[in-house]
This record gives sequence, structure tokens and C-alpha cells, in this order.
Amino acid sequence: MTDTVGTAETVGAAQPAASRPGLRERKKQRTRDALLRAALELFTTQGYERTTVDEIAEAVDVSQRTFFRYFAGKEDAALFLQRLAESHFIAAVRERPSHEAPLEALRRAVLESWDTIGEAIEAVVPIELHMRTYQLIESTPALLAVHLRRSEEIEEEIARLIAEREGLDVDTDPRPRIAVAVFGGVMRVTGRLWGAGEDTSVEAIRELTATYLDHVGPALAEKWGTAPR
Amino acid sequence: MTDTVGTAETVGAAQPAASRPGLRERKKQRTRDALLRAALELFTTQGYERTTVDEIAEAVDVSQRTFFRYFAGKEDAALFLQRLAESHFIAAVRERPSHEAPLEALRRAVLESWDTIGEAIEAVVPIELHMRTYQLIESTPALLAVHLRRSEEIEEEIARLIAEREGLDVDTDPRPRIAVAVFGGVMRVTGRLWGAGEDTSVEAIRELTATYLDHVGPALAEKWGTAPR
DNA sequence: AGGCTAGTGACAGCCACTGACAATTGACAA
DNA sequence: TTGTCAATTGTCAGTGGCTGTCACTAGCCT
Repeated sequence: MTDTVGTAETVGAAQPAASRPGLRERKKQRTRDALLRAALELFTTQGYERTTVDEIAEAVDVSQRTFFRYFAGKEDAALFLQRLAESHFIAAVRERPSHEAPLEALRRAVLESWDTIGEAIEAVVPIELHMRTYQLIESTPALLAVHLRRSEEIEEEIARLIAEREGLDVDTDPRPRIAVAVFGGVMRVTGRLWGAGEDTSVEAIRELTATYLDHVGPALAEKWGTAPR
Repeated sequence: MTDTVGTAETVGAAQPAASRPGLRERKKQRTRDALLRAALELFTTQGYERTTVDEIAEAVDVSQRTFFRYFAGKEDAALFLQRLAESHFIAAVRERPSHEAPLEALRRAVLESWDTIGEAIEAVVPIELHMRTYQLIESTPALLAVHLRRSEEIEEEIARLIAEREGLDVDTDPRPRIAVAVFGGVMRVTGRLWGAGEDTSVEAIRELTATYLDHVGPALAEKWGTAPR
């Protein structure tokens, strides 16, 4: 709050002069991040239901009302990072070359986006907190419910993307939606297993995903050999 | 509330003397049904969010507290019939002969259970109200979220069932969960399309389901022909 | 008939969330 | 530097879902 704040900030920040959000904007960003971190920290330590919005606000020393100005609700804060991750995934799908077969494109998009997502999150909160948050979501009915609904919305979006890639009409041809539903189904299964397991590393989820996607074919086979494979 | 209620009920009811729940029990049942009907009626006419629990209770002339003794919450009432339907579906799967391939068994189970479910529901509320309720769920975010979470739980249950049928271990072999996830994904897509469409008949959902299930293979093909089919 | 207990109503209270209004503070121009 | 405008925030009051408690009524059982 000194008189040289302006200069100090400009120098101290790693902003390459291209974008200088202004004091007000930066302050807002800091408040949002602080609220998010406090919320996730409290959620993952005491549990989601046992944490009140007042506690979160108090931890950041703002009014409860302010919390609701940054987040639509408790859920919104808890799922914030998921949304971040989802947008990265969608972007990854968009960038897949259109000569790849639909499922192939989706597969590469997830596997690839695991990394870029990590970086984006680290810029806001420690990755480790995000991992804990993910497990929290999987184990908290209220959060899982909202997360699954969001997943469905994303599936619709991706289905339209795929349809566009292939030059098809989603409302006429069932294949885009089906392909995405299949893919989404597998992702949900692997996500759940990953969250329930011990190894929370990116490698673990990557491998699990790849393995399960490889098993879609066999799982749909007329007759299953008893060989588990 | 006359003194001959007991006798009248015994005669009037279609209970074949095998089970006579007792006055208390019957009264409870009537209260529950009344609450359910009132709730669904209000939900589907005014909207879920715009209906308060007090309104529902008042419509049946009981205290708000009593509503919560019968239903865990507003959601619980709204999804009551879904749960009924789900249990029928699970039962149908259990009864499929074990020589059928997994997906074939699931397919037959749904298509078959559409009918038996109808009867079970009619015993509580008019089918037509159930149809409206289904559309309400699909179009109400809060309800859809919980419904999807329940779906996931059911998928897990079915996956274990399938694994058992095939003599496999769900935690070792990915195929049961994958197959069920694929199936569930298709069901969700068709359910959504059905709810959004005009034709709310059983035939419509049956045909839609069959068609979409038939397209799973093509949707997973390496290269999609441009023919929508 | 009379005790036992399930079911209920009435009341109090917690917490998520919202609208309204006033106070504060950054942004920008004079 | 100072004044004005607009964005942010705090405060207050209220709505609605949901829960705990307690006294009371009415089926049920011996």
C-alpha cells in the first residue's frame, strides 16, 4: 500500500507487458484464488458437508456475501478445478487432426491433455490439493451428482464436435452421441477406479485409461472368453 | 373416519387375505401415496424449484415435518418412481438366462421391463403423471444430477451381476464394468432424446433404445462411412 | 381395559442462498 | 492532486430445505 506500489507490481509480476489487468482486477483474482484454496483445503480436511460457507469466508476474511459473488455456491467452488480441466480437454479434442477416427481422436485428446491440465491447475492451487479434491468429489454424493451432470453436458458438446468433424448431423445419425457416450462411460469408470485406488499419479490414470479403452472391443464381443486378459 | 372403516377397508381393498397390513400400515401407505401424488402434481405443473415442501404438505394436510418422515427430501419424492423402475430393471437382468451374451441380456432386460414397470407404477400414480415426471427430471438440473448419480450406482450393481454371470472378478477384468458403462451410456442418450421428443409412448422409447443399441457397433468402427443409416 | 409405541404436530434452530441498500475503493479525467 | 463514476464489498433481512426435540394422540397387543 505504499506510493510506489504501481511500479513495484509491474516489475514484480511476471506479466510480459502484454496484459496488465490493473490493480482492481488483480485484487479480485487474489480474492478468488484465496477463497478457492481455503474452500478446497477445508473441504478436503473436514469434509464437504461439515464445512460451512461462513467458515470459508472467515478463513479469507471476507463476508459470506462476497463468497457468493465469486462462486455460485459451495458446489461451484468444489468443482472449479474440474471445470478448468474439462475446458482443456475440449480444447484438446478441437485440435485433433480431422483424419483421425473419432474414438482415436478422443483417446489421444485425453491422454495428451492430462499434462497441460496439470500446469494450468498448478498456476492456481497445488496439484496435490487438486488430487485430494478429485477424490473428495468421487466420495461425496452431492458433488458427484453435479459432476456427472456436467459430464453429460460436455458429452453433448463433444458429440456435436465429432459430428461436425465427420460432416454428420447429430440429430439424424446416432453414431456421434453413441461414440461419445461410450467414451464418456469408460472415462467415468476409470476415473472412479483411479480415485478409489492408491496411486494418484498422472501416469496411473493415463495407463488405466489406455488399458480400459483397449478393452472396449472385447467387452462388446458376442462371447467373452473366460480369459480375463 | 367412520367406525366401520376397518371392515370397509378390508372388503374394499383387493388384498387376498394373504397379507393384511393392519390399519396403521394402510394409513401410512395412503399418506405416502398422497404426498407422492401431490408432490409430483405440483412439481410438474409449477416446476420443481417453485414448489415448496410446505405447499406439498399443505395439499395433503399434514405438517411439513411429516413429509420429511416419508421422504428424505424433495428430491427423494421426485425420484421415487425412478427408483421403482430401476429395481424392476435390475430384477429383469437377474432373470435373464445365463447363456445370453452380456449385452444381449441387458438389451432384453430393458426392452422387457418397460412393460412390467408400467403396471407397477400405475398401482401408485397414473402413468401419465410418471411420464411428465420423467421429463421434469430431464429438464431440472438438480434432479438430473441426482438421477445420474443413482444411475452410476446401479451400473456398479449391474456390473457385479454380469461379472458373476460370467464367472469373472470385477476388480480384475475390465470387461464387465466397460460393457455396463457402454450400455448405460446408450440408455442415457436415448432417455434424454425420448424426454425431449414428442412421442412419450412406451413404443417410442423401446424402438429408440433398440435402434441405438444396434448402432453401438458402427459407432465404434475405425472409419465411419458417411452413410448416416 | 390399560400399557406400549409408532406416527404426528408444533416449535426452534442450522445452513445455503438471495435481494436491497449503503459504504468503500480503484479507475480515470480535469 | 482532486473529484466523479462505477465496481466491489459489507450489512441486514429474509426464504426455504432440512433436522432435533418433545409432548400428544391413536393403533396395537396382552
